[in-house]
Amino acid sequence: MIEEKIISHPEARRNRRVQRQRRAIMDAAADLFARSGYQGTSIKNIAEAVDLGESTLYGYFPGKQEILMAILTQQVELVDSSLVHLNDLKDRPSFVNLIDVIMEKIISNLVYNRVMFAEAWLNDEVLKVFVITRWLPVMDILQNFIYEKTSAGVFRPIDPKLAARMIIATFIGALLPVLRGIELPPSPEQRHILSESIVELLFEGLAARKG
Amino acid sequence: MIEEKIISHPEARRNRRVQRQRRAIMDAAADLFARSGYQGTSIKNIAEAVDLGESTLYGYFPGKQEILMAILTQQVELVDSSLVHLNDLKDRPSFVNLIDVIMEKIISNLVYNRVMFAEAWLNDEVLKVFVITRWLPVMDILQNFIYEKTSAGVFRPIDPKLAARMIIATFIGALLPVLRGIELPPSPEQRHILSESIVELLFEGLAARKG
Amino acid sequence: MIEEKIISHPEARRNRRVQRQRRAIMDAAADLFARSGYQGTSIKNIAEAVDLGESTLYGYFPGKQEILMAILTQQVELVDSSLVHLNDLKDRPSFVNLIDVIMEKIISNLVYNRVMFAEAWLNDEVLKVFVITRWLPVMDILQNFIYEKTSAGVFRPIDPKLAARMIIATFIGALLPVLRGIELPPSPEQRHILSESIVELLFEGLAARKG
Amino acid sequence: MIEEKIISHPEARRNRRVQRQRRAIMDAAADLFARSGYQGTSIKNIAEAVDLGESTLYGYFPGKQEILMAILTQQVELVDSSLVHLNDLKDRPSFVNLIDVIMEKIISNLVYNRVMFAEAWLNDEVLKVFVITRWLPVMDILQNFIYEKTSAGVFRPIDPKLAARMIIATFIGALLPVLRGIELPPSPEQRHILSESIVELLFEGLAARKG
DNA sequence: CATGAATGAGCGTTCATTCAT
DNA sequence: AATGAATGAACGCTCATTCAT
Repeated sequence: MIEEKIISHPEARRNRRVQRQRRAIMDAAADLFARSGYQGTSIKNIAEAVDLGESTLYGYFPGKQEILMAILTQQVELVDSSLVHLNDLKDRPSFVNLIDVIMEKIISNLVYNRVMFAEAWLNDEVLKVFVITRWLPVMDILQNFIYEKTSAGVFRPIDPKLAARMIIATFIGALLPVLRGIELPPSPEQRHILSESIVELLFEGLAARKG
Repeated sequence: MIEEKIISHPEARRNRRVQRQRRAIMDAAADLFARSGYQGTSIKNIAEAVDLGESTLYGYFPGKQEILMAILTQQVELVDSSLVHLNDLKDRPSFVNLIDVIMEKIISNLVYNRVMFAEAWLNDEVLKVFVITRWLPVMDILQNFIYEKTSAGVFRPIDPKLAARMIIATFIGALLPVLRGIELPPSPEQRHILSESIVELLFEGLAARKG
Repeated sequence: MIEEKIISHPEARRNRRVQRQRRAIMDAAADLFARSGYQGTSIKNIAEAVDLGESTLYGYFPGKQEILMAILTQQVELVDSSLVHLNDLKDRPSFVNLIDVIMEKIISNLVYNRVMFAEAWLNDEVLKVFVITRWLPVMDILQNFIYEKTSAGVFRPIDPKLAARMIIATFIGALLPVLRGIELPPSPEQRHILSESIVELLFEGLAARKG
Repeated sequence: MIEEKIISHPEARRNRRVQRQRRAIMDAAADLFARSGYQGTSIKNIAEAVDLGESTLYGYFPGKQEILMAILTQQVELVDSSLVHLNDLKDRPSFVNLIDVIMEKIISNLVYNRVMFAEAWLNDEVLKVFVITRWLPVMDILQNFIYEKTSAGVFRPIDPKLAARMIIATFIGALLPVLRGIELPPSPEQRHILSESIVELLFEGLAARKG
């Protein structure tokens, strides 16, 4: 009944249509930004991709810049929501799970993340707001985790900062080819195996255990 | 004799001056490309940076695109020359050394590599010619190295492809902040320590070895 | 009875509402035209000022141009109605009164007149229809008045055309700062004094009378 | 010899060509601004009028706004230079002469002044910088002149401020039709007669002197 | 009656490139 | 060899207007 109401209320209907259009524009723009970069994509390109007149876009976004910002913001919020799992980071299985969850979030918005990466590479503001501030807490939690494990004798004595950085490095490096589009995104099963492998390599290293 | 030739032969002198100018243009352009991207840099920007008229640039390069290509090519040749060390990859010290050498090459041409990264992120042709084809042999040699060590029981049984990929991932991930310019390039000493740490983590992992 | 008609007849009620809206639009538009010019004012600006949707305006006027024309026409009719006093122009007091009345008409529609002035400055058609044709009879009557006074020896021998022109010049010059908005419109008292002063200066001149 | 040098010096020659082009653009732009207003004139219009590509204009002016400013500034400087005569204002002949000189300056740059008038009508900044600040000293000198003559009994007792204002009003009113383009500019002879007439009317008034 | 959505035309401006000198 | 001048094409964006609802 409530649903019916929502569906029929004209204001709400209009709102949903606007949101749908905005989303269509963002998707088309993200795709083009990902392939040609922000600067290499014109409003005309985007308009053609969503099959609208150029000037129509301006009814949904105040300008090209804002389309980009909407794309970045939307994606950041998505990933943010998955970072609550961070606090569950207690042992190896939870570690695997964390990597798996974040990977899933990034992969399911591959294009948006490709755009963010490209933009953060050039634009300091984007780097700061959309990347650094988001990943700093992750770094902190990782460092704490490593510090505790090291103190407890579970991990070898190791510089927590360096180790945390290299964990993230491994993670990013593993995703890069997928983000770049030269490799197909892994299926959920492949992804889980990958997460396991990353953690195993990180924990155990390459070298065979003696004895 | 060689000197005389170089100094006196007018053709050679002219050639050297041209090369010097080309190089100056490439340096200025690379710096701008690194900060603002290829598309975000105009011929005018470059011309001002080298203190030449815009149209003068066209005496040295047929167009903007070719300046970029010259930058990428030049850098690739530099790194190529350091990949001959690859064949020395035999044991852990040589591994550390290899990483150190490649890092050094990349860091000493930070700007050029930042440009290459940005461009490869968008341009498939650049990715293929300047990145993939260059790193494929590295992958091969790494995989072989790991396969041999695994066979010899020095390394744990592990998928060589996955392991090779993660080694490179770690390497790239570690360099990314420096390339991006949010971290100062390490001094030679720091770089050596970093190389050691990477290798140690890769070989030994995080987990403490059981007594 | 009239009231009943007005109140009850639906067609009339509708008509009155339409007229009220048209007038509201014209007022808002005139204000904006006066401050930003016709070209510098957009339909969107006007719509916002009357708190209507842009497309709604087109229910009241066929286009932007017609809003301007309605503004000009309306104002001209107002001033026209005050020019009947012209025929009363007989002596100095009636002269003062005439100037006072016209001033009052213009000042009480300051904004509209500012628009007319701006538009007539650029648009020949507007100049002709809304300014010249309206002021030509005034010129005629003034010339006749001066001619008669000159013939009667009341005025010095003077070219009536030149004198008439300068009377109007004085008048316009005195109003200009008010129209432009850099001076507050005079109160009725101030206006009357100003009218007197203009006439006195015109009649008596600056120079002291001998003897 | 120096002249020859100046003529042949390539830098100077280039400079003169640039100035000539700038002037041609300003003239064409002023003409269009005068007829269609600043907002009603497009860069394309101006470019066509000087028979250049649109983008070529940007080699001479940073933008449309700057073309307008150059026009206004140039004209203001011209008139400024003639205001030095103000200090000679001592008696009636010098008064006539002053009006004649200023008129001449304005008429010889009719189009530029028409533009200034139109722009000052809408733009407060233009009004302030290019009109008010220029004419304030004139007002002062006029007021002083009138005050002195009044004190000396040469002029009737009269409010100097009001009188000064009306003198300028008469002056502006007389020029308006010429500026607007509905009247041909007077020949030097006509102009001189007009100046005389204005002054005579101002000094003597319309009314016949008794006795 | 009111309006949100849509758009073609046009705007001021930038830019990679050409060319005469 | 170097460059100022010139430009067509394209860009991001605004606007008056139309139309379906």
